This record gives sequence, C-alpha cells and structure tokens, in this order.
Amino acid sequence: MYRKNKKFHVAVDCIIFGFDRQELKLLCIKRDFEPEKGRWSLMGGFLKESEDIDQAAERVLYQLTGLEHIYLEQLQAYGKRERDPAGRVISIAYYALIDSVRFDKQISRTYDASWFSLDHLPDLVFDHRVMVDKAIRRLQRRCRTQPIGFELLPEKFTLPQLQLLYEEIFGRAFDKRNFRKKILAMGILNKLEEKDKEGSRKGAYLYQFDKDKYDAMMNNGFNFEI
Amino acid sequence: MYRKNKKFHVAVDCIIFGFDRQELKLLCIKRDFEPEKGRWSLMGGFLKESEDIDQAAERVLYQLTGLEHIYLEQLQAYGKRERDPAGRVISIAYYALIDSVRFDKQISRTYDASWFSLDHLPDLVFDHRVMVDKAIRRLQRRCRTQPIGFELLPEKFTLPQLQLLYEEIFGRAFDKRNFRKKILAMGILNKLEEKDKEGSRKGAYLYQFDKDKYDAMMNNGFNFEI
DNA sequence: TATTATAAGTGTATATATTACAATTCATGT
DNA sequence: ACATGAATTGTAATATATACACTTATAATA
Repeated sequence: MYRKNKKFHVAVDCIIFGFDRQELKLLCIKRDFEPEKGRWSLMGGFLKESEDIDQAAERVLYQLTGLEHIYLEQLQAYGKRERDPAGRVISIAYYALIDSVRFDKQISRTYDASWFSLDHLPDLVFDHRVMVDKAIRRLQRRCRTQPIGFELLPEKFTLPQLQLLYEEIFGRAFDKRNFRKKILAMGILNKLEEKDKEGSRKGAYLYQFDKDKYDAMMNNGFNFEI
Repeated sequence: MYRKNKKFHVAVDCIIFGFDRQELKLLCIKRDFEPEKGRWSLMGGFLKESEDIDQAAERVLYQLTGLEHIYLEQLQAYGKRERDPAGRVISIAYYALIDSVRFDKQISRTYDASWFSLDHLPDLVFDHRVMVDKAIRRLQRRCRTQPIGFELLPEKFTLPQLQLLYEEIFGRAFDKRNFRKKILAMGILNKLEEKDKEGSRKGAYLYQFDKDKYDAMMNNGFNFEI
C-alpha cells in the first residue's frame, strides 16, 4: 500500500525547559556529529519503525536527562524542504518541563549538554531557534490556563519560588499579595508544616500541588487561570 | 547523510471548517480508494519531495475547495504506529477556515464531499475524529484571542451574523448588547452604509474587519479578546 | 542578650471589567 | 394603518483585578 509515494526521514527534537530556582532555562547540546558538528542544538533523534512519535520523544528526552514520566507535549512538525541542509528531514518538535535540579550531570557530560538562560541563548542549528521561540509562546499560553508550572518545580515549593517561576515565564513581575491571594484562593495547594530556609532567615512555608483537588474543582466548572 | 535511518510515508490531512450563516460545519469526503473505501474521511494527501509541508496542506486544500490564500494552521502531527492499518504513515493535520459559501460545488461532486454539522459528524476513518476534536478545541482557543473568526464570514457581514458565528464556535449564547458593545469598542470594524436585508425587514448594517486598524491597535498593546 | 538585617507574610480601598436586563426603531407585508 | 419580527440601544449591579505599606519571624552580629 502507498508504495508509489515518497518516504521521508522523520526526527523528533526536544525543547527542554528547566527552572533552577532562579531562572527559566533551556537545555541544549553541542553536536558531536555532522552536519553542524560543534554547534549548539536541541536534543533530537530519528524516529524508529518500532515506536510512536510520542515514544520517540520520550526516548530522546530520556537519553539526555535520564528522566521518565516528564511533562512532554508536542509543539508541531517542521517540514520545510531546506531546513536541514544535509537531507530532507521532517522534524516533530516536543517541549518538556523538568525540575532542572533533577537533571543528571553525569549524562550531561556524555552529551556536552548545557543550560542556557532564555535571553542568552546560543546560536542554534537549522530552524531550532524558531522551534524554541514557538515553544516559549506555547509555554506562556499553557501556563496561563493549565497548572503545568508545577512541573518545573520540586514537589514541595514555596510561594515565593512559585511566584518567581511565573515571573520568569511571563517576563513580568507580580504583586506579592495579589499573587498569593489568587493562587491560594484556587484551593489547589496544600500548605505543609515544613518551612524552606534556603531563601531567608524567617523561612517560607512549603506547599504541594494537589492534583485530586484540582481535578475535583475542574469537574465543578472551575478554571485555572493566572 | 542519515542513510542508516528508516524513512516513512508522510501525509497531510485537512480539517476544513466552514460557516454557512447558520451553523459551523466540517467538510468531509467519501473515500473512493482503499483502504476504508466508502467511509467518510478528512481530505488528505501524501507529501511530495518538491514541497514544504505547509505547501502540501495548501495543495490538498486547493484540490478539494479550489480556494487559495485561506487561513490554514498546522494542528499537529499524528504518528501512532497503528493509526493507518494499511501502512505506517505520519500524518500532519492542518485546519482551515473558509466562508463555506465560496466553496465550489463542482469540485464537491468530483470528490463526493459533504458538509457536516459538528454535532452530527459521521464516523471517520483512522484517527480523524481525534484530529477533529482537537481542531475544535484549538479553534475555540484561537478565536478567543485572535481575530480569525472573520475568516469564516464573507468580507461584509452583520453583527448578528458575527454573534451567531461566535455562539456556534463557543457553543453558548451571548447577550446581544454586551456582545456588540465589546466588539465595537475594539475599534477594528468598519461600519458600512449598506444593509443586509436577508435576515429581517429592518435589515442589519454590514461591517468589515479592518486589518490595518487591528495591527495598529496591536502595536499599542491592545489585545483582542472575546 | 540586644540589635540588625532580610525575606515572608498579610488586608483594604479603588478601578476596571463583566454581567444582567427591556424598551424602541425600522422596514416590510398584510 | 397596522401587525410583525429582527436590529438597535444604555444603565445599574456585581465581580474581578489592581495598587499599595506595614508587621513578623529568624539568624547573624555586635
């Protein structure tokens, strides 16, 4: 079937966002193979016959980070004829959100990987910069209406950390009181007894995102919105 | 380059939305080829070496509708191994918005095409229903913050028509006064002297979307939002 | 142990946006 | 002239978003 039609190389590329408690960052690798050897690039890989495209993205993400069960969403397919000068490749871009503290530095050395602040990105090969810009916009839109920001934080986090994260994502500052009021009013966070004392002498209370509460709220017509 | 990697068939499928001044509808074709001959399907086609994927989508859309310069946006790629039982095909879904009155009925006969109301869709082949459901959600999100609803209307339209369109897209009714107030306050519509007398004895004034005004507003920090 | 430094935590008033709601106008057909 | 039916118009009530400054807790230091 379909034999008369041409076939194409299909790849996946992963835009990996991380938050190091300070800045929103992007994980890139230095290519150690041709073409464009030595230049910065997104982590990618060719699709195999044995896997769905989502599985290919999970595999590529795992190869670089050693992490599984990560938030991973397809961005879109890129298929301009000349996007890769070494051959026609249809690339399907995915973006992932990880707590960058969990990132395995061992693997990082193998791949010559490095985190870059979003406003000091290196030159990237092919159309990878286009992908990244689109992923940032998608991330902003998603974070406005879906509780996915938590994917970038450790399981337990403080409200100042959460606020800083959203400020990084949206590129603007929020008022402390209004932010806390809004997020707490949603009733989807559990306040713990523990405090995190990294950031101050007083220490800040730790919170957890409560997925069950969130799902219950959703069923009652609630809409998450920052 | 890349020779050791497998290649795949790549196709595009078009989710074509139209508005017939009454209902939001989807254009489907009855397949006259195997596999799944005789069943309803989205219009699709295989990618050619000579074209970008966006061009492939434009070609497929043109084949079925005879229309060019149409709003067309990539939805996403679908690549489950078993999605097409006749062979491994990576399909890239696009959705298009057309004024269905412009649709060429001649071509429609060639392809055995037909418009379906969104809540009475036929069974569709493969994963086409999944694509359509996703396209509807994407359309709703886009229409909330981008002035793309106009793509579904003729160049000149009345406010009751526009309201009905948005009611169809979002699946709920709006208050007439509030809707008009909001949309007119944006200052992106030009009121014409002409009236459309199809819908009533009194007739309703015709309006046009003013892209230049919209762009100017956007540069001043304005945000379209329904 | 008193003092200081630093970030965490808290409440209210104002402005803005959204929602709810009903009467009048216009053109045609009877 | 009258009846019909959709188009058009404004205001009050409510909800949401924004602006803004002081107190508290703790650890380091004097």
